[in-house]
Amino acid sequence: MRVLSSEVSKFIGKSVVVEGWLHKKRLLGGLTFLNIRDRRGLVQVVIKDKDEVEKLRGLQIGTVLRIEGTATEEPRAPGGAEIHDASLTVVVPVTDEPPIEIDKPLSHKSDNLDTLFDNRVVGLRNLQESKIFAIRSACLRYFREFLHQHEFVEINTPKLLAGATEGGAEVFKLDYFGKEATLAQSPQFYKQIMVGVFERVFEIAPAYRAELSATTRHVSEVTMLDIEMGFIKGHEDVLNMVQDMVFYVLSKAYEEHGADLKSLNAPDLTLQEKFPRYTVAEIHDLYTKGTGTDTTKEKDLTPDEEKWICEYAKKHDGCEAVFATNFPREVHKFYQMLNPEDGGETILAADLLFRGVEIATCPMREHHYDKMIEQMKAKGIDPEHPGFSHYLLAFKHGLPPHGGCGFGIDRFVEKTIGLANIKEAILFPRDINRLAP
RNA sequence: GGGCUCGUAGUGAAGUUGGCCUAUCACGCCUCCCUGUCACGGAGGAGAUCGCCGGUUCGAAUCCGGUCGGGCCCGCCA
Repeated sequence: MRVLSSEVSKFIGKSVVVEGWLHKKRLLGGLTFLNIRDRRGLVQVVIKDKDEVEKLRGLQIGTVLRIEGTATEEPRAPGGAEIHDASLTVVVPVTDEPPIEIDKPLSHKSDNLDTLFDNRVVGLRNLQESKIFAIRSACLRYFREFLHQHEFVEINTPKLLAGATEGGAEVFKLDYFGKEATLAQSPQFYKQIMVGVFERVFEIAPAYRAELSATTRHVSEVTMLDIEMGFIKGHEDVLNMVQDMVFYVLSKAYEEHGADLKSLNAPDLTLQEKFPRYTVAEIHDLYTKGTGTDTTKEKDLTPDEEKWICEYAKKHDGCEAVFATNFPREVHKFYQMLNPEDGGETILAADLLFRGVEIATCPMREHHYDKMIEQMKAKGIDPEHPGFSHYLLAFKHGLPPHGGCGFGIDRFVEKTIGLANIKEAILFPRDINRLAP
């Protein structure tokens, strides 16, 4: 029966079989050390028999092996145990040299990212690389845990759409049996519709953005966590839910993956249970006073302001996550609720910023049918357009006050680990220049 | 879409004010030596027409023009 690398120390003195990939070989003449990689990590195999070593002649890292030997306690071995008197079976021989090295950290310099992604298929076997995605997987699990604990229902909505009606980001167009279709830029309409069914829903799915952005924080296929919740008392409820979720996920990630995060040079976590909140106008003022660059005429936050306010909140509030609230009505979308307290000068929408970038937008929605029709018309949008009919039907048949967020998983993982580019947090990233692997 | 920047063995880098470059180093690869390695060590070896095209020059990895392919920032956005 197969024993996993991490379990070998539990079979001291017994014969064990391990299966995995040849990760490293060190030949010291009469003694050969092999590192075998399986899903749990590495185990060391010591071989003295020259005929056994000879089986590996001409075989490269990546060769799939089955090894039978004796589990032996050995303080000099990594993990305190190793396999002796091994006999090797080559399951899948590999004769091609790997295009990049997988037993040492890979270069993540921006100049070398192209090589990193060109060789992604093999490079992901690098243990530092796979750690990133183990942490990502764990975070996704924590998000789901939190949301299930709060009675959210996970949904799946279509990514092939008849047309772009939501507005905002550029959309991809494609041929759909002779008709034009688009790829979903977000599940916005569907998740709101589903509030009418389950009150609380979420989806983790790709969203497609055809923007010609070439920065360290943009990709054309992004994994979004979309949340929508009904029967909220106000915008506060949305912010609190997102805040509690992020606190839960980050705390747990640092608690359970601290060693991996440290080995990836992730920054220490500076977080409070209650995230500081600043209005966009306050941030403009603070930034202008703090840097001497006047941004008070800006409608949105500039990338540098996002960085700056995160630094400010870290120092001033002891928290690396911060909400920017009360966005001005210039960036209002028709389905968002205007702030009744200031006569609609600002929107009941906030951005969650974390370690310098926007991670999520968290608006309250306009749930009154008549009010929304009014807001559509005010923006020159035709409510009679067939693309809106199903969406509006849900409102006609009753949607409670609701709100939610669009949350960028890739950016979140990038910043949690302290990576420099969103693409490093994605297995096979898609951007304006890359469609493969 | 705008601005800036980069391109040298499989990988990462040095050289880039023209000649010392017949292009250097490290990792990886091949051969041999090595019984406790864990970035093993030692000896030797193969591997690059310096992204591509053209120009200037006695002479170009190096200067100029074009072209292709990257990267970073802004705008837009998650």
